[in-house]
Amino acid sequence: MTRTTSPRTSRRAVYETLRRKVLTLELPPGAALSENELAASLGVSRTPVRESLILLVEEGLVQVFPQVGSFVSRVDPDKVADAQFLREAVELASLEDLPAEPDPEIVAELRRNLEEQRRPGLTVEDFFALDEAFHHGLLRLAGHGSAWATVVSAKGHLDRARRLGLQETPPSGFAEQHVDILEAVLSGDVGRARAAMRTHLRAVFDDVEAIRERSPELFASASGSVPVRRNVVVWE
Amino acid sequence: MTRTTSPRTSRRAVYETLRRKVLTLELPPGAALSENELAASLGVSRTPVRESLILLVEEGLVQVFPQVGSFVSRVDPDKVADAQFLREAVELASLEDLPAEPDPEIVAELRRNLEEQRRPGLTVEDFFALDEAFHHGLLRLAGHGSAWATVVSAKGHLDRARRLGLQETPPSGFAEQHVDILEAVLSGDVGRARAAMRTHLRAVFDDVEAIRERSPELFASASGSVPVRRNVVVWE
DNA sequence: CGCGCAGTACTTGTATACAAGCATCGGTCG
DNA sequence: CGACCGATGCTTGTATACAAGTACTGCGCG
Repeated sequence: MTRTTSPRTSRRAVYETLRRKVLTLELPPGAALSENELAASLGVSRTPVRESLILLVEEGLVQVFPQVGSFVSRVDPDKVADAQFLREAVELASLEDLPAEPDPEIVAELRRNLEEQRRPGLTVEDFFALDEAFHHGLLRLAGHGSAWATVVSAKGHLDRARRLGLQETPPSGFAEQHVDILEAVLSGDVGRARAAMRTHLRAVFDDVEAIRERSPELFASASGSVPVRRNVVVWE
Repeated sequence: MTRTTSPRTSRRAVYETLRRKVLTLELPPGAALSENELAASLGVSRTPVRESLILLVEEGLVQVFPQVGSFVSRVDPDKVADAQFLREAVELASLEDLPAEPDPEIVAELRRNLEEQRRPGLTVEDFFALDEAFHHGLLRLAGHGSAWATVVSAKGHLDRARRLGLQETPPSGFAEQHVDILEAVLSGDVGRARAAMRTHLRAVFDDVEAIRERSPELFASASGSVPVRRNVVVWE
């Protein structure tokens, strides 16, 4: 028997840490990353840090300018729109493949999820985790759960923008929209489910547009954003 | 002015070479890859080879078993189905966003593309390049050209399966289906375009299923495929 | 005071060295 | 003859050293 899963490698830990920090805006868009600094701060060598950065570049969350520096990428409105389009396409298409008899286990899980979404005192991070699980669950209901991974890796920009928006907007409306979607799905009315899902996803997108007007500095400017080298501070 | 594009790094060259060899089946599914061997054969050190392999793992084209070996991943039917679903969702959704007045430049390009597809003596690689360009062009026509990148990185498994199929099946039928799609698109009949596109993509998928029955050894078995370590050959 | 230019400290890219682990081969013992 | 068991070669993971290049700093000069 060979181990095919999770050899608990150091790179994976670094990658997950960095990705979380970028997505939660703990590392804000535009922040300068130094392979050496990250390595020292995480207690590893440059190698796993560097390899993690390569993966984050692949996801579009980090930009690397050779011989200049690495930076958390600014939220690119074009990429946000791409992610939105891709997500909407996948989630709407999955509704077409819903079985007549939905898996009761997943349905129960979705109901519990919706209850938790209405629980008071929910943090932004909690809500995001529940939101992720809800949409992933809907895809699993249609037999396309594994396609969620691709959506996840593509919607990094969208997620950061949403997080910016959720810091000021309570998620009350979204939770109700989730209820609408699930009810439509369980009633077997694909048309209504599509409409509810589209309304929901578009609301999310509009929210992003609103936050963009208020905090344009976190978004990529149209002209090629030139990275600013950190001032060199010598301590002695 | 800072360079934001293609610093002609060694890793990129290695990555593109390896990816091409995997997709063209020059490195067939199941083939054992050795970082040291690849480095020596490509005239670089392990570092860029290793970093390229990490990217290929991310795309699902390569599997790495720590302390055991790296292998070209077998074609996973589940991942093929995922890619098919994702692709169909994206391409069908893009049809909804077609503008009333399609960009004449892209249209001309698509027409030229279709003409070339009918040219006799087309190699499999030529047809694949044209097929890629055609579908990408349709997305660009709808203003979602950049979403193609995500589809590309997700459909590696699908592409390899298709290539297996195309080695025996002439692409005549596909070219005609392409014509049908473009005509429907240009006529503005979204419903007919959707039907033509769906027919086409499903035909591709059925082709994959057919080849799977003939060459099951290239596909991943249901039970966890155990990699076979190369025999150690000592020369002296 | 302003401009130019060299020095310097930092960046990422690449190469190499070391560490840990698995699988096979070959010898040994029952 | 068969089974166990250690040596050995490979594998990938990590750490470190070197190379090439960029941008800032600060001194010198006009």
